[in-house]
Amino acid sequence: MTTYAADPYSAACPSRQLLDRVGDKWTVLVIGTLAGGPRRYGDIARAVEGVSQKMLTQTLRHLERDGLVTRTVHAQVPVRVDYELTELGRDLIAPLGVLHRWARDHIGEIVAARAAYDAREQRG
Amino acid sequence: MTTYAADPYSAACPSRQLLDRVGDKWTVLVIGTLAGGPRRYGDIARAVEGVSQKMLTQTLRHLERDGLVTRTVHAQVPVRVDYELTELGRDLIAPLGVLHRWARDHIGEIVAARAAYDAREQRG
DNA sequence: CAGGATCCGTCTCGATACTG
DNA sequence: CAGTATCGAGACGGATCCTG
Repeated sequence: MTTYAADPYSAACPSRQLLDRVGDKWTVLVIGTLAGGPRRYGDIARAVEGVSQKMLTQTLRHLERDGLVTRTVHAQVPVRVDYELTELGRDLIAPLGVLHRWARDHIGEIVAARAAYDAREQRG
Repeated sequence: MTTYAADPYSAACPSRQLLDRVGDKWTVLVIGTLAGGPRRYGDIARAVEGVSQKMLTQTLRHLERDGLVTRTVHAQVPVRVDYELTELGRDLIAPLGVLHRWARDHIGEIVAARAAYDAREQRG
């Protein structure tokens, strides 16, 4: 059995790897879209406004590789591809929700802090 | 009073802004270092292994701007600068802890999923 | 419909050199 | 000691064109 360092200062640290994934631009949005159930590629593309084909595909591939999402190709014409959160993926929703709620509840303070900081900068 | 969209698909969304900050390479590590109390610049630099001066300074400035960290310059020779988490900053430790524990508990599944995925890729 | 391939600008990050 | 300034490589992300 392999053990993983709890030391966050290592590149191999679980937190580092998760944050690298979660931190990129579209991952969380895609997970959020899939939280409601399976979705087709095109539906996700429309739901996640502003995402390019390239980025959406790349994000989905990463999620699939990490076992957070399953990709199902239906043999139809035209092709239909469904994406769905795995149990692991659904399990991640809760921790992300914690972060989301924190952000929602404290963003006001952060914005205020930024304004104050920038005002101080302005005066030198 | 300003309200902020709960819609994560907006760039102005609190979650987006928080994730942009949390997602970058050094932020979480620096917060982790400061979780134990105030630290001097040099101490942080040594604790967060691999960080460059530039990145550390930039990270600390961002945290300061967001009101998560205070910067205190002591008039001494040589200069001494202490960084300390604000209440808001300390408040963020808990949500990050949730994510950290999730990562620790599930990284094994993710690594296994990656291995399986890559093996499948290999065979074409 | 669901991508794959390619080009290209932007931004991030690290290394290095210098400073009050 | 605690930064600032500058440069260059590479990653990231968007737009466009093409395909089974």
